[in-house]
Amino acid sequence: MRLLVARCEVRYSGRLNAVLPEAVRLLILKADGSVLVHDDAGGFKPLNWMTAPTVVEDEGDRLVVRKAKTEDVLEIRLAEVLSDIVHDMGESAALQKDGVERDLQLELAAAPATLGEELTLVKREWPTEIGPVDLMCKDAAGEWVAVEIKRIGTIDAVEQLTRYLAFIREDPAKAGCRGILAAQAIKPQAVALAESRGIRCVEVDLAVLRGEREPDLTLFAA
Amino acid sequence: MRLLVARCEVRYSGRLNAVLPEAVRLLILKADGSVLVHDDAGGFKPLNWMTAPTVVEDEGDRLVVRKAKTEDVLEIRLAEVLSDIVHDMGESAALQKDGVERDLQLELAAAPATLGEELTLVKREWPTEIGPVDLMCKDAAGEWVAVEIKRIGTIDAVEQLTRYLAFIREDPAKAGCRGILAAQAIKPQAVALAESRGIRCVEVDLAVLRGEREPDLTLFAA
DNA sequence: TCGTTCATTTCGAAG
DNA sequence: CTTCGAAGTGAACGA
Repeated sequence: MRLLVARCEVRYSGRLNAVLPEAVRLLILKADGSVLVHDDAGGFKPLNWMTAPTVVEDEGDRLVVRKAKTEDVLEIRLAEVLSDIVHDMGESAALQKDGVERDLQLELAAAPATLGEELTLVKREWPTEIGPVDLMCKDAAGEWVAVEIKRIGTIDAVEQLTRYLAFIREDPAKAGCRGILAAQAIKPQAVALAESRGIRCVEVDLAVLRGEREPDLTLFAA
Repeated sequence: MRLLVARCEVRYSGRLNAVLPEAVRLLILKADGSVLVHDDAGGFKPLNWMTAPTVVEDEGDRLVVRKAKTEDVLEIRLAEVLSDIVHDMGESAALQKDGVERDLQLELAAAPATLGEELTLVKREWPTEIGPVDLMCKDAAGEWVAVEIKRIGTIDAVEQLTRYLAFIREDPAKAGCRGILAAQAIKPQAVALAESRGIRCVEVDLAVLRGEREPDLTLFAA
């Protein structure tokens, strides 16, 4: 990894055109070819960048980064180099995450009754022609229930579940299939749209699901 | 800006929990409080990060970054520091972009006939109950035409325009309103869905719109 | 390779 | 302040 701190001007041309006026920036050239231009503020996102795979031409006072197979070009004109260091960082190790949509799906699959009614899991990732439904269940009356799980429930999630339901209900045996949208948080507009289509919304809490924390209702039980 | 290259372990707790095993990483501590943990590969996205505003505790062999008003915590345990430099980067300057959706919208608003038929602009950002339509026009016959503009035309764009049309057509005076999807590129699946719903698709080129380049058909005129 | 979906999405603008 | 939609979204996964 090469770290450059330099006064420079950067031009990007490709999916759009962008110009970054001359100022002091941090340039990161990674071992895999990716190049990032960072400012001293505005975290996370580089001002300009190019993801691997790339071809980097180093002309000393000018760096030209080209993306393979496209016309994307990042041109860095170096006016003054304040620092230029290289580090060999050796082997890496992947990030381990917990709490993403898949974890929520696993917990709900293990205890579908958490969704507020007596449900029995039939299958996780139930296939339809347009993609898999997260959970397919049956309720106490033996009716089918399709569950879509998201970390954040948006209007798009409602649209997605609606499309699934349309396909599922084409089978006469599942014509009465209901839909449930389950998420850690659901946007008010998504709730409105869902209920207008007869889709029930349930907010679930991963910590509660795992029994690590009591449901909120204990707050009112004292 | 402080740049640390160090063998370290990072733990994040907040919207999810994540552990980054000990290895050599680049740590960026920006002036505005944002903290990024980058690897020597896998460009663009930091392995871990915290965006401003934050509170950083520096205990020498341990950095604890807390996000204001939330419970998000980033904990960095430093095992070995290979490099630790600080740069004052002074004033910055913003990135100037050209070619995003807004630019396309402005050009099309100025010359709606570019969409391939005689159209007159009535209003840009025409409001509906569920959001603004990019362009509202009338055709030669005096019929209403709603135009949705995207950089890339996807199936989602068709769904969005369909929702707009449903609301617009509730007004009897606009019951015959047509829809046009305009984009620099449109996915084949989006075209298929659009045409099945009577929505016309038009691919537009920003350079041609601006008269900077001739339309492609000149390629065949020689 | 392409298409689809998720993301600690981030980011910005508008109400 | 929330809410919404765009992004050079990026990145992972499956067909």
